Amino acid sequence: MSATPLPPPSILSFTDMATNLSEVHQSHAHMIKTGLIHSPAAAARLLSSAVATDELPALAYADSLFSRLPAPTSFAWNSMIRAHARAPDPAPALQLFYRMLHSPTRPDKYTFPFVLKACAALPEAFQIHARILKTGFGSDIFVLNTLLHTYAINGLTAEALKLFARMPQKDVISWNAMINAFVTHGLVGRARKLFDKMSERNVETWNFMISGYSNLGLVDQSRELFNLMPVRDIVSWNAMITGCARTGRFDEVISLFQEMQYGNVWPDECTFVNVLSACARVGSLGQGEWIRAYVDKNGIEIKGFLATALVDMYSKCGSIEKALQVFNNTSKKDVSTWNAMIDGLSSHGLGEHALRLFEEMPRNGLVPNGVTFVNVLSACSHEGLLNEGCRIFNDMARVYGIEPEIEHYGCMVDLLGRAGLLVAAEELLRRAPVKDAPVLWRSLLSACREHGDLELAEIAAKQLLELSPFDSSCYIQLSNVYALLGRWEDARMLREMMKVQGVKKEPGCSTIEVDGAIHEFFVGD
DNA sequence: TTAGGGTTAG
Repeated sequence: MSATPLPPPSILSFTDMATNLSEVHQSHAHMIKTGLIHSPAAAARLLSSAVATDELPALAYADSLFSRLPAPTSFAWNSMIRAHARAPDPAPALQLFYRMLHSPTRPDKYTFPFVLKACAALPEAFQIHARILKTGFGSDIFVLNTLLHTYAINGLTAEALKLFARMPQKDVISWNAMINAFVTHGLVGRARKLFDKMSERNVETWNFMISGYSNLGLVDQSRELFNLMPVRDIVSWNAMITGCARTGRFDEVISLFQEMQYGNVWPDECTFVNVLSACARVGSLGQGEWIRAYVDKNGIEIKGFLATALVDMYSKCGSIEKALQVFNNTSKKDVSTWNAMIDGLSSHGLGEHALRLFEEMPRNGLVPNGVTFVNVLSACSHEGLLNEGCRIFNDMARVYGIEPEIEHYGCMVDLLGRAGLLVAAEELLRRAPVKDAPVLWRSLLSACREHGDLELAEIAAKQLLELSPFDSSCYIQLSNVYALLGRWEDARMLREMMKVQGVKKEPGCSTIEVDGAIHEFFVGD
C-alpha cells in the first residue's frame, strides 16, 4: 500500500456525520477520487459510519468494504460484529467473531458485549463465556454484566446467580441484571430480597420491580413501590399503567394518565396505546378523544399500534364512523390495524363491509393471520353468511396456510348452528383440535335451543356440565333444557345440586361513562 | 465503540 495521504479533515468529518447510506456513498466516492480510500483509518471510519446508519443495505455495503480491508483493526472487527448482532439475522456476527480469532487481531473488551448480543442460543453463550475466561476478560465489568444479562434473559437463573456471586466487583447494573433474571421468571420474591439489600438503586432498578409485580398481576405491590420511588421516568409510568390496564383497573389507568400530566414526563406511544385500550374497555369516548386531540396537537404520527388502538377505541366506544376515518387516513397500517377495523365493523353489524375489507387485504400487501379469521368468521356468523363463512374456513389452511384453532371452530359451530345445521355443527365440533372445549359445546347448546333440538341440547348441556362443574351457567342451561322438555323433576334436582356444590351465579357487570365519570353497573341494577 | 426497563387487536 502507498503512503497514506494526509486526510482532509472536511471529508472525514462529513463521513462521521453521515446519517444515511447515500451520504456515506458520497464520502466513499470522494475518497476514491482523492485516493484517501487507501488509508486504513479512513476506510474504517467509512465502515463505521455505514453501520451506524442502521440500514440493512448499509450492512451489505459495510460487509463489502470490510472484505477489502487488508488488515482490519479490532475497531473494524467490532463495528462489523456489532452491526450484525443488531440485524434481524445475528448469526454472521458469530461467524465474524470466529474469523477474528483466526486473524492476527485479538478481541478486546468491546468485542465480547457485541458477540454476546448475537448469541441466540445458550450453547453459543457458554462457548463465549469460556472464551472470555481464556482471553483474560473475566473481570471486566462490562463483559460480565452483558454475560449476566444473557443468562438472565435465557432463563438460566442459577448460572446467572453463580456468576453474580463470583463477580469481583458489582455495580448497579449487575444488581439490576440479577433482579431482571428473577423477575422475568416470576421469582419476584427473590428479586425483592435483592432489591431490599441494594445500597444504591437507579430508576431502572425500581422499574424492573414494578414491571415484575405488574406482570404477575400484583398491582398493589407495584403501586406501593411506584409511590415510593424517588424519580419516575416514562417507563415507570408505562409499567404502572400497563399493569393496571391488564388487571382491569381501568379507572386507575385513567387517573394515572391524568396524574402524569402534572409531572415532567411526557406520554409516549406505549402510554397512549394502553390508555386507549382502557378507554375502549370502559367505553370512555371522552378520554379517548382527549388523547386523539393530544396526538394531533403534538404532530404525533398515527401508525402501527397507535392506529390500531384508536380504531379499537372508537369502535368499542360506539363511533364506527370515526374508527373508519382513522383507518382510512392512516397510511401505515399493519395486519392488527386491519383486524381491529374488521372486528369493529363486524360488531357494529356491518358484516358485509367487514368482509369486503378482508378481501382487500392481499391487494394492500397484507397477509391475514389467525386473528383476522376469527374476526371475519365471526362477522359471517353474525350476519348469517353461511356460504362465505364455510368457504373462508376451508381456505384458511389450503390457501393461507393457517391451521384453524379452537376459536375458529367456535365461530363455525356458531355459524352452522345459527343456520340450523345442527348435525354439521356437532360433526365439526368433534373434529376440533382441542377436545372437550366448553366454548364449543356452549355454542352448540344455544343453537340447539334456538332450533328446538332438545335431544342434542341435552347431550350438549350434560357435556358442558361435566367439563365445567363449577360454572353456574352450565347448571342453569341444563336445567332450562329439562324445563323445556317438561322434565321438572330433573330441573329441580339440578338446582339442588348447585346448592350442594356451592355454585353461585355471578352478576353480570358493565361500565359506562356519564359526564366524564366511569360508572359500574350490574345486571338487575 | 461496550451492558439493563414498558405496548395493540379475538
